[in-house]
Amino acid sequence: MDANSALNIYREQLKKYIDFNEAEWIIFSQHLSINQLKKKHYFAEPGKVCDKVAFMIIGTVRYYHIKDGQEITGYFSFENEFVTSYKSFLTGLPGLTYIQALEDCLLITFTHRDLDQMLANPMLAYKVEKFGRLVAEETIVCYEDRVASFITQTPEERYLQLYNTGKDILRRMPQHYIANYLGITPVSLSRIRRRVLTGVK
Amino acid sequence: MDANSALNIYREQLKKYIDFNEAEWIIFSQHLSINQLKKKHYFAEPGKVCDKVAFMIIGTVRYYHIKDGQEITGYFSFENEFVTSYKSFLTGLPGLTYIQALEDCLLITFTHRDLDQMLANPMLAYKVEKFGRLVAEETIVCYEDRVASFITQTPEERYLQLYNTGKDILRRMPQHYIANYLGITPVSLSRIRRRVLTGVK
DNA sequence: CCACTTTCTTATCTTTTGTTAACGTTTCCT
DNA sequence: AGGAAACGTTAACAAAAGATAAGAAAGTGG
Repeated sequence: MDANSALNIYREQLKKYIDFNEAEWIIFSQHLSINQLKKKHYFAEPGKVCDKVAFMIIGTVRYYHIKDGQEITGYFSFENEFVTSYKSFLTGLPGLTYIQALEDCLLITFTHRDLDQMLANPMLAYKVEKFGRLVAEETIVCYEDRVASFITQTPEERYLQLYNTGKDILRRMPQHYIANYLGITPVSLSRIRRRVLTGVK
Repeated sequence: MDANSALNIYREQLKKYIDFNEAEWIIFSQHLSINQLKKKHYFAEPGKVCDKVAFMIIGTVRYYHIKDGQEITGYFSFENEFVTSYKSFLTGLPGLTYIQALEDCLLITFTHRDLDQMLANPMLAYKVEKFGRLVAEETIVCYEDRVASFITQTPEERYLQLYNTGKDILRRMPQHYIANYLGITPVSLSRIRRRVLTGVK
C-alpha cells in the first residue's frame, strides 16, 4: 500500500471523530509519519517512554507485561484502531507494557511533540482538542465494560461474552493470549472451552 | 457549607485542568447546579440515563451492579473527585450501574445539555473541550492501572497494593465492598487478610 | 436503651483455578 | 525438507476461591 492510500484511509476513519477541511488536513498531515513495524518488533517497551500515538492501517499488535519471567497478554489492537501506551504517552513517564507487532504492521503515527505543536496552532487547536477528547472518551467506554467484566463475571462468563460479541480476538489470536486477556491461564481456558463446547462436567 | 464556598472549591480544583478567567467563569458557573444527595439515595441507577457529571465537594459514593440478586461494588468516589456513569453520560444510553451516596453528599453538577451548550458557546468551547479531554485522559490512566491489576496480579497482590498505596478506600469503606472492588468475595478477603497479617497458612 | 441490622471472622464443603508435565499437532524458520 | 519452537489438550495434584452457615462484635435507628 502506498503512503497516499494509507493517509486517505486515516482521514476517512478520523471522520468518526473530526472532519478536517482541506487547509486543516494539509497542516495536520504534516505532523504524521508513516511507519512500518515488522512482525515481532516493538512499538513500546517497559522502561521506555512511549511518545507516539499510532493508527493501525494494516496489522495487529498485542500488549503484554512480564511477570515472574512470564509474558501476560492484556490487550490487542487491530486495523483501524489506535495504538499507544496511553499512560506513558500522557504522563511522559516510562511505561510498563510491551506493544509488539504480531504481523507486519503499517502505522500512521504522530509524536507527543507534534501533538503539542498542533495544540499550539490556532488553526488546529480546537479540532485536535476535540479529537483528543473523543478518542479518550471512546477508550473510557471500553475500559468501563472491561473492568465491569472482571468485577461481575466469572472467567467462563467472560469467555462466553467474548464468544458471542466475538469480534476479531477469538478468530485471530492464539488461545494462550486470549486466556491472559480473560485473566486466566491457558490450561484453564482449555477446560472452560471443553465445558462450554461439550456441556460436560 | 454555603453555595459560594462550594463553587470556590470547585473553581480551585478545576485549575488542575483549566483556568477560567472571570468572564468565562461567570458563564461556566451559570451552567452548574449545587445538589445535595442524602445518604443511601442514588445519583445513577441501571436502566436510567445518567445525564449529569458531578463533582464531589463533600461525601462519598459507591458504584455497584446487581448480579443474581447480589450487590457487587466496583468503585468509590471521594471528595474532590468527579462522579458519573461515564458510559451512560457519553452515549446517552441507559447505564448498568447504581451510584449510591454512602454519606450525605454535596455535589456540583452540570447536565449533558449544559455541556452541549457550553461547547456551542465560542467563549467557552475551547477550554471546555480541553477540560473534557484532560478529565477523560486522567480517567484512562486510572483504568489502565486497574485493568493491569486484574490481568497481572493475584487477589492477594491486589489487596497488598491497596494496602500500600492505601488511599481512602481501606480506611473509609467496609470490607465487603473492598472485596468486590478487588474482584473477590468478602470471605476470601477475610482469609487473605489473615494470611497477610499473621503470615500463617 | 434496646432491638435490629450490618459487618467481619471462622469453619466446612465444593468448585474452580493454578501448576507442572506429557503428548500430539501445527507452524516457523533457515 | 527437516529440526525446532509454538500451540492446544489432557491428566494429576495442590492451592485458592466460592457457597453457605453460624456466631460475635460493632454500629444504627427508633
